[in-house]
Amino acid sequence: MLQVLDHDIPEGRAGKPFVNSVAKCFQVLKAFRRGQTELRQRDLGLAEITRLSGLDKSAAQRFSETLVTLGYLEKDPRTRRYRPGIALVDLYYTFMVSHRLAQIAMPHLIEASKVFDTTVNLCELAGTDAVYTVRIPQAKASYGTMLAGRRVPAFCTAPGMVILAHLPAAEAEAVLDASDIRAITDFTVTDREALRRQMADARRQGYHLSDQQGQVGNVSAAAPVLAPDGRAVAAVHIPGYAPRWNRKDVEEKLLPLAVETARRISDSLTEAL
Amino acid sequence: MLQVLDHDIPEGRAGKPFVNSVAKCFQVLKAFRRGQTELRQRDLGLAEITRLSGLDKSAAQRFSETLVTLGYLEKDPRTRRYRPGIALVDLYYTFMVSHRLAQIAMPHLIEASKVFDTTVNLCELAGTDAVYTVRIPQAKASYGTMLAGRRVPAFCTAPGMVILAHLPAAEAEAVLDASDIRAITDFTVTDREALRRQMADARRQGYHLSDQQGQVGNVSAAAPVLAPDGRAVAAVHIPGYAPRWNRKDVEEKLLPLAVETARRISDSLTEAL
DNA sequence: GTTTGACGTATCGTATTATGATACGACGTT
DNA sequence: AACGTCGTATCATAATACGATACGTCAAAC
Repeated sequence: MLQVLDHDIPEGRAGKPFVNSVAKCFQVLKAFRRGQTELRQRDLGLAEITRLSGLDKSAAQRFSETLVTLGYLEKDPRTRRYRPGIALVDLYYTFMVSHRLAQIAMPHLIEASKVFDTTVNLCELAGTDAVYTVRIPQAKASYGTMLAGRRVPAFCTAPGMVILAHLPAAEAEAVLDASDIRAITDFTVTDREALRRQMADARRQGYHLSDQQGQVGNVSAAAPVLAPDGRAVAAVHIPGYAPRWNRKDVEEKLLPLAVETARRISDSLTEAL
Repeated sequence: MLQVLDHDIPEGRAGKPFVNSVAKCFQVLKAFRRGQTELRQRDLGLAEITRLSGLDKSAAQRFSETLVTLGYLEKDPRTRRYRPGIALVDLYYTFMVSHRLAQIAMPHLIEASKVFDTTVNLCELAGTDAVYTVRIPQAKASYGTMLAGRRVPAFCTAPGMVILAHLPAAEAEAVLDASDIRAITDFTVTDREALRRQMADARRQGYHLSDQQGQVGNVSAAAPVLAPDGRAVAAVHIPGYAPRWNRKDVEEKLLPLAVETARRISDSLTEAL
């Protein structure tokens, strides 16, 4: 029987050597991410892994046990349930330690976070999502929103929108094409033409402000980090949460801070080349 | 031919189902971590991956391309070299978002970092290493030392030592047995009996102070986060770097802060059960 | 200018290895 | 007591990963 895996084949990778077992092991790891949002569970039993990963029971067992042996999953011997293993953190380090952009951005982000005692984030585009790679946490935020690795849709968030705006139009359109554009809040902009106008505005102004388009009670400022060729490589994102922050205060305080921080990072980036 | 892989078989896992391809793909990812420390390179060519991973050329190619397709590696089409992919950050999120301890600890760590404007870390034991899972960064520190996922040997660092001290003696001894005990600095304690005394002291006092045993110019304070049964599940670690911090100041200021923060986290942890 | 070597890429016959249907035992519920 | 669910173990089969090999490219060495 043919096992169909939905690893969204990035265009043009057909014909490349591919080992299915590798894809399947990551299906298992991804199952935990789904489990966290769908079931709100920290650990999963084998049956749940089977369901969430799309593998059959034998495969789920085989890959789960393999990942336990390697340390990427842990297994509670009492409950016989699995949970993400601490070795996963190594992989984050592997990515970040060689990440020049993050290295350059870090001190600027830390400095910015102290101005108003707020969270400050560095965001990068991955597919149709904006991924937080560096986050300077602040005690007020909720735990899930202050972790690196969080993904939010690009089209309806300040950092995503500002990156798209500073990309070649064709690329930005391609991202929107691939996006699942639907209203998240009452303020989400879903009309394609309106999104284009947003991008044009953001490009002209050099920043974007999201007023509850991705989350109610969240007004976010974002500015692009630009390579020397003008292409956005990331975004500085500073969120303001109600009731402490309203739109006016975000515009007057957080927005200039985001723009200035992004500009400094862009400058440092250019110097480093 | 039999391909020998050195995945350190965690005791008692013999006979468990095991998929070699999975181990090999992680060998490739680990190659990048080695490459970063040994070659100081951010990206690796196929030949380098082959060397560092211990796989043959064909396997290295197959797994590297697979990981590119899945997003865990990226490939520069010009140089044809590979580098860690942003999807790796997802896995960190997967681990952290379900990590109750980190969730509980986070606000306490943030608060502590503001007292003296210092880095504050949460550290957990993984094998013979202490792994930083949460780090509240400070602009002064060097980039590599402020990333989550960093590993340091347990036996010669403050957080490692204080965790070992608050573990059942047999477990601590087992970790030391498995450790590669050798002097890192002129101050590193390598004598087994001396290490035992250190652990006894740390257990009695409820904290440990490392005076340049793991790094010259670094005096670190650490205190254990304890489960209700008295077993250490993590450590709060506050490093002091010369010239800003000397031993006396660390003892008088950072040490009490680490102890107090760890106690608060332990309390919150107990309440949460 | 030619040769050489290192590297990345592609091919393909082979047998190793993953596969997944099935059965079993343990546990909890009805 | 019967049933359903779950985790674990088994094993014949064929699918799949394997890796030796060859090719194309490039840069350095001669």
